[in-house]
Amino acid sequence: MEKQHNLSKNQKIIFDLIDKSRGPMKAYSILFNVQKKGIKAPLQVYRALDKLVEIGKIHKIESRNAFIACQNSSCQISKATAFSICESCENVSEISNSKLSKYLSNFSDNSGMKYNKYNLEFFGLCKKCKSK
Amino acid sequence: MEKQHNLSKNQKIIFDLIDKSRGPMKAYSILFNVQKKGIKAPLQVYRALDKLVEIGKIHKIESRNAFIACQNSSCQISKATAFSICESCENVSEISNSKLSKYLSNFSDNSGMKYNKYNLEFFGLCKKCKSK
DNA sequence: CTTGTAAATGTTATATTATTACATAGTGTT
DNA sequence: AACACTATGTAATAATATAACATTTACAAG
Repeated sequence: MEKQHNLSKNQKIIFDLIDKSRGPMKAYSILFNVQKKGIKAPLQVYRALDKLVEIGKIHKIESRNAFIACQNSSCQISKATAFSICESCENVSEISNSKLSKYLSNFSDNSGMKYNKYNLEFFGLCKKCKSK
Repeated sequence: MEKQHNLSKNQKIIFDLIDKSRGPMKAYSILFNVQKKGIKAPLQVYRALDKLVEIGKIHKIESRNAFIACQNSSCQISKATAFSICESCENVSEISNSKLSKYLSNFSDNSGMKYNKYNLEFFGLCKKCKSK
């Protein structure tokens, strides 16, 4: 059911790698892993990452400079993202909570600014790390 | 009324610079600006930045790799931060909205994770840039 | 089918952001 | 004075990201 027929060769290679990974991947770790597939330069990786972020197939975890596959099938474009990050084991998951996203998408203050995008990162200890 | 008596020499130099700046500052721009004051190496800047972030005098804008002085006098520790970022002029302001911060500080989902910190970045066009 | 154009690729070099490692100096106790 | 803790100084390097330029591919319009 997964669509990815519009992805180019490099984009597909890189998306598949990130998608299979258990956690967020860093650009140069991706580079290392795809060198056997002929992708040799950082720029090739960054270009694919940029495109994949743009179309919402992956998200960037800004506080970690790392990239994770979108875990929310309905997410076509990365304009409303929320993540939980364990500060001990660095596990990251995408939060999909409709109340939260509704609240944030509708948020406005008295600044006169119209918000069309947000990114939220929660930090804490995951279940496993808490009990250690 | 501003307290900063605990800051060391380098911390004070760097905080004063960021505090006077109109917007977020990047580490190497800070470095360039404080070289006349005897701070010569990146590490001296990063150490001061780390400390200032830790004690809540400044915040890091993760999506921009830049640092801004805390605009919220009650903010002692950076554990609940929200910013609005104009994608055109790159103006950044700290959002202090008690409903928002209450909502996010109390947020929990079914992951079993206890969140003790969050960072939220809103993106859009500011008033000025909208009307252009 | 060929021409135009946008997207993607390949390659080298370089810019930007951040940390490691090690030595020294100041600050505030007890 | 001895101790612990924080901060500083310095050099080297690691990690993250982009600029510039040449070429190729995909695919729609004529």
